[in-house]
Amino acid sequence: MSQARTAQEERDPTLATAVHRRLREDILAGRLPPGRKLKLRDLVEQYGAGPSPMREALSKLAAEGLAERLEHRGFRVAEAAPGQLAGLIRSRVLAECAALRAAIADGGPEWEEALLLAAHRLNRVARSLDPQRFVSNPEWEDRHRDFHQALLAGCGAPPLLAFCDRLRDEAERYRALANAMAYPGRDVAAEHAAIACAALDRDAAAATGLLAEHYERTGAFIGTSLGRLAGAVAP
Amino acid sequence: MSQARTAQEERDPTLATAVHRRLREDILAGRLPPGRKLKLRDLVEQYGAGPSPMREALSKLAAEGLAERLEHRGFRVAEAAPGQLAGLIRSRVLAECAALRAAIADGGPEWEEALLLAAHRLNRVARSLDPQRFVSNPEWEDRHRDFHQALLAGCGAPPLLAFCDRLRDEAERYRALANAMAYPGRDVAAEHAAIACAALDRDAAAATGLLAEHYERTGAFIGTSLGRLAGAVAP
DNA sequence: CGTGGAAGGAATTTCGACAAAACCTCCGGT
DNA sequence: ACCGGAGGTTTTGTCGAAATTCCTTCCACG
Repeated sequence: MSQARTAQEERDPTLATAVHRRLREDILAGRLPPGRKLKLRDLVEQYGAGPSPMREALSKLAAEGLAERLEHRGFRVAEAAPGQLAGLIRSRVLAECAALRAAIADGGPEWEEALLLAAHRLNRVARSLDPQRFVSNPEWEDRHRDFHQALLAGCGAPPLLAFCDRLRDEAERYRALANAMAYPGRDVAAEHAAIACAALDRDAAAATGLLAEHYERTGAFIGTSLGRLAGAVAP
Repeated sequence: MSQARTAQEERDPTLATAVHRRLREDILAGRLPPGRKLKLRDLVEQYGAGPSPMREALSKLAAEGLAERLEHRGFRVAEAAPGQLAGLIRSRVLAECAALRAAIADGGPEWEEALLLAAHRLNRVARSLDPQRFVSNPEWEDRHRDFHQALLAGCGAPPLLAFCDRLRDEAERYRALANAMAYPGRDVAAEHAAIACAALDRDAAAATGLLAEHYERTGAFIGTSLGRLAGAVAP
């Protein structure tokens, strides 16, 4: 038993990173509702780590925008108002469309091939684990993320890509909060195929237009769901 | 003397934020060269704060991209290679042009008026404190920052604006590292006026084109300066 | 009856010491 | 001479308690 470490522990070299990951997942999944006070004492008890790693994890989350710090008043989970969602979606559309346009203009053959591959892999995986009702398929989520990353990867602007990832995480949180995973009346697969097709055709106008629609449609849907739920998740 | 706090201390409610600000300024000004090891013991001694606030400041800097953390190996100042500068400039051009385009399309009268005002105020301040040789004028720097912020403020995407601010800070660091503040053979004031004019004319193509040139020219200049200095700032 | 202020309680922030990990050096073996 | 490993040193990461700050409540006063 010389290697008693699990794979999870192997990826989290320090307690602070481990607790950061767990907190992050809990916020992204909506288990910690927006605005919830994050009391250090309770967290220490619940996550089984000292105040130092916990504080560091919270600080990191605050920098990522998933939590907010109130000086001398501790931390709380970031708010999730419909108005903020609008700004988020708008930022996402603007940033990703800019990156996509750049990728279309300057992306090399390796970008093309990676995108083709990612689109193919996404198509090979079922969206839902259950054909009858919607059950989130982790592998589809991964392929979906990979597809959108591959779409922008050719833009040659790593900081912008990192920013897009962060926005994706935040959008993910809203999606979980609205916990309405089954987008009604949409053929998501067809939308992805159309985006990839336009990008590979080097049609920037069409590609960015489709991408913007892709996000705005989801955003509008989540926004209304969230509006109905507003206040229902109070602590 | 019931209010013994200075204005500086008033804005830094906790030791961690104060130390964060100081470290940030030292990195941005280039006083801490890229790649420099940030040993906790030394920092505690130099900045006069305990390990906890210092660690928290470093964690925040790492999240901002100004420092990088090596698990179990502490922190170091973020690297500054010419290749990374290229990605940074590219990200900046893409993000700001997207925001500018959105502001031009949707910016209301408040945006127009604020931009007009910012452009005017920038013109009223001298670029250099000394007419003969270049001496950085703090007020011009402030007005310059305000101008660029006002330019994008109408885009309605707060996260994108925050991202642009972060990129500006990083670019500032490169500028300080190349410590070549006097851009030779350029009429910066005219460039700003042209950008503002195009934006107010709602000419998105012209405005974004000018903005991109504005940054790329500076970036290219700093890149060559940095290339010459590469390795000269080793610890 | 409403308002201002002070004391009490709770939470955050900070400190200093402990434990664990990584780096460097040195030694022995091949 | 070179590679591999063990020991010591430095540095990081973690813990629990003390100090400071903020919020709440209660009482006195206008």
